[in-house]
Amino acid sequence: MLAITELISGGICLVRRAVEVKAARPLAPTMSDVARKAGVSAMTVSRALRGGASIATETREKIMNAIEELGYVLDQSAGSLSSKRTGFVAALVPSLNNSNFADTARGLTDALQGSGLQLLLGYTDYSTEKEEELIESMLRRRPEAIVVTGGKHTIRGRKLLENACIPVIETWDLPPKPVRHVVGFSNAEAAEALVKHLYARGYRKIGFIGGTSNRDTRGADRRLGYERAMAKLGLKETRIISFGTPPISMKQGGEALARLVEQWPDLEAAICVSDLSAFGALTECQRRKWPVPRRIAIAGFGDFEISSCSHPTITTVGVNCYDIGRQAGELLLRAIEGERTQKPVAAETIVTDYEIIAREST
Amino acid sequence: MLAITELISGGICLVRRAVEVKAARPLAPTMSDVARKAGVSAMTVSRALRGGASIATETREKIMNAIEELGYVLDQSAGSLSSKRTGFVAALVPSLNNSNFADTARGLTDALQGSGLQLLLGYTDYSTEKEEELIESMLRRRPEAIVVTGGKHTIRGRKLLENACIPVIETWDLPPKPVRHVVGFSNAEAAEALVKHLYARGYRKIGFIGGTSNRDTRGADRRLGYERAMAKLGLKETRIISFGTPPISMKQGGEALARLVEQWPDLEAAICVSDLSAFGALTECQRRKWPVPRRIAIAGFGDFEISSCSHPTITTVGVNCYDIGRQAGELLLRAIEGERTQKPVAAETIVTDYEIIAREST
DNA sequence: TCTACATATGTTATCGATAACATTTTGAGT
DNA sequence: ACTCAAAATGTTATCGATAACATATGTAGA
Repeated sequence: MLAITELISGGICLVRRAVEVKAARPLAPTMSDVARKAGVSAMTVSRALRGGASIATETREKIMNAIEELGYVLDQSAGSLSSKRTGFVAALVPSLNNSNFADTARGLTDALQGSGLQLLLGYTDYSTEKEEELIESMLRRRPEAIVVTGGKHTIRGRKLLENACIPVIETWDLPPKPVRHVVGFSNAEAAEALVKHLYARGYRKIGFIGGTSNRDTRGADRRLGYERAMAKLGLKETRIISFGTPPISMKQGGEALARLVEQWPDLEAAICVSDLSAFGALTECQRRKWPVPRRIAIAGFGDFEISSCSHPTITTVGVNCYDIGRQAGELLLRAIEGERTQKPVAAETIVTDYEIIAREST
Repeated sequence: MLAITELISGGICLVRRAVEVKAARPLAPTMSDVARKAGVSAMTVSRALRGGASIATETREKIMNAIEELGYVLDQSAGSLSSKRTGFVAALVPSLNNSNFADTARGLTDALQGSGLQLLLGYTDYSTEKEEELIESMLRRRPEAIVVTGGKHTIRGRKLLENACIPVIETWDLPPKPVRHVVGFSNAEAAEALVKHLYARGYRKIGFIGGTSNRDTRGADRRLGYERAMAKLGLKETRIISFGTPPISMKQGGEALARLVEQWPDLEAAICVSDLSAFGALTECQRRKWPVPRRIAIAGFGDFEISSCSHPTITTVGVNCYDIGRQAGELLLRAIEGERTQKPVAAETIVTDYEIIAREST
């Protein structure tokens, strides 16, 4: 039967039907199937599905019914091949399970609302090697723009970003030599501000708790800011404990505090690379029955919910995470529009706000 | 120049080059460009890139050099159109910023390692409507399998899942009427076990804190389990506070506790729908200088890091989040293989473990 | 030396949609 | 009734890769 059908008609559609009978599961219906059922051409179906073209109400209804009956779902990869619009942008963040980056992702998603663009998230696990892999596999799917976190990439990763003929936005940092667009702030400067805050409150013997490597570039920048501020304020002795692979956890924050006070028993205040480790440090104090901030003051970074909810509440640096995403999203839309109209927008750097949020722990 | 080129050769490639000169940015190179540069056919390039075929070492090198020089990146959407393998699976979770689901995503990613499949994450924000949208936009990109959280979907969402000719896995729950495969556990049963634990420790006046709606089905199941256990234990009076849109935050947990003790001042223990709200409840007690568990015992759900780090530590239900993802991933690989070999695997339900983790707060 | 089979490569058709262009129908204005 | 633009639909070529088949070369065994 199959062979005969092929010989007589040579028709693709008939062969398709014949195969369908044999297959264990039916093949997913295509646009032509819908078109045939509705008695129109495939092009009309395409137009009906995407809107923007004029279609007779009656025709549209026939098409929608056919789609409903067949359970048809558009195949976008086929569509984007011919239209050269994949309808998505890629965003790489270090970790999903981090409310800061989750907020940035939310900002991005919101900015993309209604633009017909979807967000495709990848997480790099704070590794530039993994980032490189992700950049490549994202580019293979031809995103219309790509957002990355930070300005540190592998050499090949950077080259891939530069060669990709799409807008590139680096976020959460102010890279000295950005690939193109930037939406971020200086983590070092923010950490400096935090040190100054502690100084203003009278603390002098200030320590810093962070991870062991520079994998988390923002964490490394914050330490740098701490060191710079200490030097500027004439506080010669820095007290730094590096412990755990970034991003360090609550528990590691506690352990790090233990080491910090062991090494420098005169410690008056501890700045932690993030609120999570700050909370760990706080509970370590509580276990020792050390009053915070009377015995030791503690500050974090990122304004996670825990810092405003813990007892005592924790002083921290509030970052406009959502806004970083939002602004990146809006910039990206402008840039994509620029590409499409052959009028590329100039490289832009948007600096976002941060603020010291003084709470009970200092 | 452009016109002449077109007239003389009619060659697509030459025209392409001509366009390239005019365009503001060069078009991304294609496989044919690579092939031409390497002096081979496009098919050979394709084979060299995917491995598995025999290619002369010399040829492969020429090709790799050409790729390097042109900065070529494979266009997967074109490839998957002809190969009918998109190389990704979709996973929908309620929220990314939740270590439980992040762990599940990690388990999935790990299981997919080396299979050539990528994970595409979407978050539904605990809304079945948003889930429906996501299911559709995922299916448009033709994933090879889809993993969803929970067994509650919109009618259309469910239909989309059923019609999609790909393996479907529901996780984190044991739906009474699953679409197909399931990897999860009974949230109600786990909550029951937690009530029994409190009962065994002598608590009788036990309350429950959760969100106001059933959006978070797992949260609703937990409340159900609480009610069932109370009834089974002969504890007539249930004490339930519903507050805030799920998932409820730390702060809302604190507020809910305040309401709970206001309404039932004799309260002895509070079970919270998640560890985050449990922590909020704990700090509310601390603000009131109520000793936990002496004045009130507190228990959570999910074994988030905060519960083992807070002071006191919080009793909770440990869920094998990572394992849910891992098992779902492995099941999904088997199922995909089954589809490909025309031997569909039978619908499977894998029940994962949970355990009561008794800590200082009870 | 010749067959037979593996290795290495090329050719053509195709995946499922959309762009670009062509055609037909409709309807308003004169 | 007639013109002309807008509305509605169809036709064909194409996007960039890969499957399937075809072909050429090399090489081991009879």
